[in-house]
Amino acid sequence: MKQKITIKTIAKELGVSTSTVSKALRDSHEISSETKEKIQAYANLYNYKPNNLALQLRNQKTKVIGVILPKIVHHFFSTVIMGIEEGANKKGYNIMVCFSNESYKKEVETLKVLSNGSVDGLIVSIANETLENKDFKHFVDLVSEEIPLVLFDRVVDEILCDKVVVDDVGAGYKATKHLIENGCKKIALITTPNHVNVGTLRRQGYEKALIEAYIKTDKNLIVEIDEKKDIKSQIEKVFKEDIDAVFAVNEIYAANSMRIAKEKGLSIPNEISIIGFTDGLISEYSSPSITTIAQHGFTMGIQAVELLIERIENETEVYRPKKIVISSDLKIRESTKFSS
Amino acid sequence: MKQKITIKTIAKELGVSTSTVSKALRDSHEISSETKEKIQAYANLYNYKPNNLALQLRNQKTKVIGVILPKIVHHFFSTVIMGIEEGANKKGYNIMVCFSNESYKKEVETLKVLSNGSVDGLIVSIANETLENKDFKHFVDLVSEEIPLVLFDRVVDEILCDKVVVDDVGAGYKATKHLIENGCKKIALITTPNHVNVGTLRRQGYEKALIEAYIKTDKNLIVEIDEKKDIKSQIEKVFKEDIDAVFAVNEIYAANSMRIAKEKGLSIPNEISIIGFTDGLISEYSSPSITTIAQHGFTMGIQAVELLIERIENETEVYRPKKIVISSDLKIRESTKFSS
DNA sequence: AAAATTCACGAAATCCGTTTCGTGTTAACA
DNA sequence: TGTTAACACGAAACGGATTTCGTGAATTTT
Repeated sequence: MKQKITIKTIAKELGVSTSTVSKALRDSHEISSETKEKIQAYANLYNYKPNNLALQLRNQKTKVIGVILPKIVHHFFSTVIMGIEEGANKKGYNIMVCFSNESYKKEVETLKVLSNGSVDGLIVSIANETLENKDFKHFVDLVSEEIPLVLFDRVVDEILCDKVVVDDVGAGYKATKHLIENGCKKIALITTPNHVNVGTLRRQGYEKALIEAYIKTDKNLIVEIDEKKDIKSQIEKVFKEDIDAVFAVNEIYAANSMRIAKEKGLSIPNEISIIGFTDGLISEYSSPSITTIAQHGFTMGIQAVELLIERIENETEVYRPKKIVISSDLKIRESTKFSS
Repeated sequence: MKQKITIKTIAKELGVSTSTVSKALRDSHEISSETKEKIQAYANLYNYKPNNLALQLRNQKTKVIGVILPKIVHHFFSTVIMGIEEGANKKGYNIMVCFSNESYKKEVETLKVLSNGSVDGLIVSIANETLENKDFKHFVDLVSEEIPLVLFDRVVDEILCDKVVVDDVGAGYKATKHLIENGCKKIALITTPNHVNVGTLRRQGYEKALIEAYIKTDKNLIVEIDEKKDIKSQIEKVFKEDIDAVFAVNEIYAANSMRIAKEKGLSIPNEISIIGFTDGLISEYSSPSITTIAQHGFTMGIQAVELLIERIENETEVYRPKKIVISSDLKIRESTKFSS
């Protein structure tokens, strides 16, 4: 990189002190307009830009927000990033994005690197492996260092910090109820293993809706997907049962279910209804298009970053962790019946 | 944020100088093992971490790579980010991600902010609006400041820097040829307006394949989508022509085409073949699944970041811009006939 | 015992910009 | 004319860590 022009260079070149240059560039009243003009002209000519690192060091703030996501090739997380970036930008912050790739080790390392002063605060969605381990020491340490932290979507009670979540129980309930209201009685649930809390919560909503409708929950209709194995064959098993609907806790599971239903020659939504989670492009463009729970990732991102910046900029306040719950909407499309 | 412990604190607390502390922590031979142990123990106890900003300022490098993308809710860009992040991490770099949202103004601003010393180099894919304007001054300035820059996917000749692109002409050719080989003769092209170079290049490939097969190109079969208007209705027009195949330059256009074909009761791929670009989830999970050109976003990301880090770390070399062309593959699925 | 090393550590510069405080000069006022 | 105030600018500290160079004391060598 070319040697950047600094305040020192300007000072030496124009025969003034660095303080004069600094003040002139910040248009201080202490400096005569003559000198100001001279300095500003010179700075302009040589395209002087103050060194950000120096400013950050002096101001003790970076105006950067660290974001750690489990993955990104995923519509929901992409939209959350968009929200975070937009919210951050509006307040003059930039974002530094890292991925844990669902790995505990990478999460710990990334957290360590970013908390070394590179960022003013962090927004994180916890990696699956960490949720399995139940080892949250790295987060707890972060909190005790009083580094502003906001968790979103995948959160745990063990970490005392601000949180932004979707109303997963409510969403699971909404989805299941929609199926029941349209005549479905034998509803399969394609979910994640128990350690992924969001899956568990959605399942609670599912069970609540069933209980309200006096339908017994049937364990044979519930599949916990192990992502290390082939997803489709795991889902296929439940199609051997007598079912008239599928509630999948994410888009991929829903798309796979639909494919299986089609292969079996089942008509959608007449013979079988399918409902997904995460309103992404797959749901929108598949045919029939898939009824889903829209998670409002963009809104979550905005909320998370606003919460974080609030924390960063108002340190004085007494710390009381906030939890924002984003309600999710049912987006009815072609894969479920709809008797209005 | 809690006041972080610094080398100064340790020095004062233990009654030594800051230089001694620094050396002790870096295990210098200059310091007696007694003192070292004492200092290291203290540092450990109070969880001392060197301040990154101070290091960055001193070392004149941030170990951060700036990434500016037009958008992210897009499978191709998501995979590129993954690649960049992985490649960067392997070399001890972090990435700072920003989005231009296809806006010229935002691109200029973001570029300005990031080039203030926050990053060691930049990886960018140019915004559509900038491509329309043909105003690349902000990039040219960057290059003349000798800030390492790698452009990918959407690149222009006006900017002299390293580039990573897909072989768009070849890909367009491959896709079209595949259709022709399987008996299609009246192939519609759903593309972007001319200013988006990738669209233009893919079109060249399309035309080349047609010429080779002695098929006249028919302007009525080519649609340039204006993304500000409704996409579907623009595509619908070409279905009024007599066509037996559609080549769409991205996944969304392909998915829309398929939907229209289905609505018109056309059987895919018997009556009409559809081929897309960008091998994302939509193509994979739609039914029938869509034959596409796989762009290898991950590979592009890796290549781009390796090129950039090479530039950053070997400044001494004479600067000769490199251009890496990534070949793309045809991924044959159900939406096209395939007579092997 | 005198000279030469080695040892263990501290002072100060450096990276770059901001800011407080002080100072010499000039202008205004009594 | 003497005093005060305004003006325009510079010196130095600060933020945090690294590193070169220097120094006093202890140890070794001659």
